[in-house]
Amino acid sequence: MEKTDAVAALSALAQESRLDVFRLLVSIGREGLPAGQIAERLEIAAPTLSFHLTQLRHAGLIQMRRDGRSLIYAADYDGMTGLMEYLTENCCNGDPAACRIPVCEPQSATLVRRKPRRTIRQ
Amino acid sequence: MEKTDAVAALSALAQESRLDVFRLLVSIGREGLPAGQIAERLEIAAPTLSFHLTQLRHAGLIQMRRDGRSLIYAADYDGMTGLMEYLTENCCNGDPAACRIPVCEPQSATLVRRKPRRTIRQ
DNA sequence: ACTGTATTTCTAGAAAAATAGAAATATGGA
DNA sequence: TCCATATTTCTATTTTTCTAGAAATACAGT
Repeated sequence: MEKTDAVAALSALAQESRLDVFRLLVSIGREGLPAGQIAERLEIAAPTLSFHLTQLRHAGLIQMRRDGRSLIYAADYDGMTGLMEYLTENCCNGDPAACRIPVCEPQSATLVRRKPRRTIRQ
Repeated sequence: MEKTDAVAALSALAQESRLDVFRLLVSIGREGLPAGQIAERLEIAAPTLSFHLTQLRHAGLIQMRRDGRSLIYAADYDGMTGLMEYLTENCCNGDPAACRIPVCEPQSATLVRRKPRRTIRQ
């Protein structure tokens, strides 16, 4: 991930309505929700929501697909992951134990070390 | 973490200079760096850097301590973790396998499920 | 083709944030 | 105490972002 992409993603999330939208979609999963339902649930005016959805989409944090008259929005988990990785890159000079960051653990996921795989580096 | 705290943290990171500062400090580790060295390395005017450091500090992403005439800044890994957790809360209706997010992998750390003997499929 | 619904784009005014110069504050050393 | 260094606070200007009304577009059903 490039720096400008990370700034775009963070800017997109750094706004109350958009953070609400993103977290709603993250919790919903890949099936997503039509714009109208998002607007209704979060009580955001349609043009305002559309503006925010565009920001999130351009930032690579949500995806859009059409279903009839509705546009369905869903979280982009890959984009989310890319952002997390960018923020924690070279964490503690490469010692993950020093800054262990557990994420996405509703029950039992945890950050652990795995056998090093060969990385293409330059 | 409250929503306003998350927005504050994301706003703090959603700016090129501050993102540079934060990632520099994340890579440096807990010993941190004096403001002057950060300014020098990233080529940011002192008042501007001071403004940005204050933002990051109020957002709970970095910590400050004094050492003689210098003010030393270091990443706040707990604050960082809190933000990650907030963003991934209730991820995919509690199914981490659906949105596995690897973080903090300078070489080889990855997010995995700890006891995946019983996989909850749906 | 016409109608209604879903959503976006256009627009402009209001609010918030970034920048850097000048001045102020805090510390350590002579 | 006086000076130099490190950093911050004050200030004003410029730039960016948020918001929602009005108009436009896309689609499905009749």
